[in-house]
Amino acid sequence: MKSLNPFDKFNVQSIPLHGDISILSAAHEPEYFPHREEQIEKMVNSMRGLMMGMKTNHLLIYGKTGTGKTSVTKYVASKLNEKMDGNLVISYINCQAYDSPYSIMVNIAKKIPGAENIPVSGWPLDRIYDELVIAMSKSGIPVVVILDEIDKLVEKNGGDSLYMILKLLDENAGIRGNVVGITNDTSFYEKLDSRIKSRLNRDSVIFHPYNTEQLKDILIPRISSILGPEQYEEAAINLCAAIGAQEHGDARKAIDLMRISIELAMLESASVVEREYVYRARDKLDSDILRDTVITLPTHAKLVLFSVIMSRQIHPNSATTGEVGLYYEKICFIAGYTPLTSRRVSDYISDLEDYGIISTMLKSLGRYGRTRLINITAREEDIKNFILEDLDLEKLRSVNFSLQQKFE
DNA sequence: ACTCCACAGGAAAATTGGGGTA
DNA sequence: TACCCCAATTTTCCTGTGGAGT
Repeated sequence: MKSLNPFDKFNVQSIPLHGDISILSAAHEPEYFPHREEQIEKMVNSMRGLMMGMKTNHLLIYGKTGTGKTSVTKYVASKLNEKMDGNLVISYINCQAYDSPYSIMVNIAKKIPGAENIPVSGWPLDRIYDELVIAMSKSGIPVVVILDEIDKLVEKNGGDSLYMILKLLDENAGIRGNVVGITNDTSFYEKLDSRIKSRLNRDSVIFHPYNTEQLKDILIPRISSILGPEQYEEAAINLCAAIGAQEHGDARKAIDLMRISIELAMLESASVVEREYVYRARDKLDSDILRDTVITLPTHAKLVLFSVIMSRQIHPNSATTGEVGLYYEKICFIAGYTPLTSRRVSDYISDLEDYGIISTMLKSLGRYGRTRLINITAREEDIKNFILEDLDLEKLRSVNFSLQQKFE
């Protein structure tokens, strides 16, 4: 067999795109939002008072992931800014990343003229608060504070962060601003305590999940801006839309699937994006998401996860918190870490469940106590390999899962 | 009907660490 | 330098509980 020049691989006859595929990337900020007219109108009505120098109601946005909450909110805010000739400060804060009163105020301060130099830590809270009040009053520019995943603020320090920010915007005469809170937790409002509730109950907008037809309306304009009709199967788009609709009407998922399908087709020099690529894109996407989740886990979360896998492989039916804890201590010893307390391990198990890597069921074993039965929802081999990518956990490679006696 | 296991999970204290001021 | 403020993480201490065994 004649040897191939490896660089031939660079000469792929890929599908000729007549547009930029980044229109299907997560970073793309669209200008058109099919089936979101109603929501946009409500938001505009709620916020336009800012243009007329009024204080406006705070706004709560509800909707599952991939229903367009964040994109639409940013879009509406930027449109408003345009109308006001740039005389609006838009502070977008992801509360998953910034959830303390301090970090949120620093984030707002970064955008306020005269307050940019507040240090990221060190100052007493009331000092940064006061400086912020002074700078905001002096500049007089209205502020829109977008709090994405606002529910994280309440879970955390009992709503102190949220209360502080509402106080900042509401109780200072010289300051005009409103909060746009985004959440996928429909019971969010119920969890608030009354001092916050009374300020937040004015306006809310709900983003319903997209159905298959609506997802197609989102996908088709984007696809046709980069591919000709002969370059993709309609069935492929339908499939992306259908999968997205299954996943709580998730447009992001549908779009990701489409992008990956096209990329896979290009890599194989296919001339048409067929359904088959969508199926493969789904597998790749699931695996990528899992990998992303696992490799960014804190070290001890990885150790706990590793112990769960271990426990399930040795005693498939009895992975309980206590059992996992036992293996965890041994795993820590092997990896050269001091184990954390069982209370902490228990929390990590809950975290892993939140991430969807494992599932648990609280069950009472009568005389034998009450504990959680733990299951793994993703492929164990994959998880294991992703954990072992961590160079600090090199030593776990030597763990032999079949040799139970080693741990007795 | 009563016990008591093996935890769940809340509250608060303690520790660690990054950054400030004087 | 000593000392203060705050955030994040972990430990300590704790109360609560479904149901098998008795």
